[in-house]
Amino acid sequence: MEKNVNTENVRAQMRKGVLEYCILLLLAKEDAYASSIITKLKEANMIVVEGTLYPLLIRQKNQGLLQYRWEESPQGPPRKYYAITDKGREQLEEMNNAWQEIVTTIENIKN
Amino acid sequence: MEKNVNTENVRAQMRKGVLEYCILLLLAKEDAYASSIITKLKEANMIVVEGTLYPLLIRQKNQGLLQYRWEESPQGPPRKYYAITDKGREQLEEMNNAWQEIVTTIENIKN
DNA sequence: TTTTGGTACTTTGTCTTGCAAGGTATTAGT
DNA sequence: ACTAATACCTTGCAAGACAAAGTACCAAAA
Repeated sequence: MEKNVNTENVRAQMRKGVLEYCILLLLAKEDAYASSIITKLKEANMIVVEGTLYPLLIRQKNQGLLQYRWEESPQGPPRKYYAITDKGREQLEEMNNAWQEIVTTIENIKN
Repeated sequence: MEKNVNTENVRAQMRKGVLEYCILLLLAKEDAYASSIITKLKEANMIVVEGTLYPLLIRQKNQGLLQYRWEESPQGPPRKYYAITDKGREQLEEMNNAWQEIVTTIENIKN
């Protein structure tokens, strides 16, 4: 169905730009490792794939927004648990403001 | 001020992905030419520059979402007035849905 | 009639980012 | 050993945002 493909494109397009925001939102609530983040976002209708998420987490870590620790897994290889830093929380506040502003802006344009 | 630079980055990041949506929203209300679109978006706090907008308009036109006509200007060179097409309005509806879904998703993640 | 200033459209090159696809590593059960 | 499940990482491509520089048109002043 062409329409569904198109619909997915539209949604994918809009998801870009709020992905980093979503990661910080999730990690502000609790530490998590990459695979679990993917699962959580998928549950929330915000689809992300590994090839997107891993580089993104590394970028945010390099910016000092996140830090990580290794933890044993009950099954399989150890997990890299990411946690938000103080700087990450500051950034998150910025993003909360930015997001609110965008939502308002769209409403204004719609009238 | 480092904070302002950062703030701008955050906002710029989020604006991506909703830009096309904003263009269609504006053009659904009335035809407009590029420079006036830039002005309108700036008034709505959605900053765009020429190097972003022109290729975007061309892309949307090539997708059949927009069409254009030339019109004399009271002063200066003629203006390329863009108008939304039927296909563009369909796409706009998709985008309205997509936008609403994203807003809801973010709310869900926030709890 | 050349120059200047304002308006408008376009292109080029760089950088960032999303993602498909493929790869590596660890553990437990067979 | 082999397999399956889990988890992390990298590579290469493509799309898009933007700064910067370029082109073109018009009218009024010099």
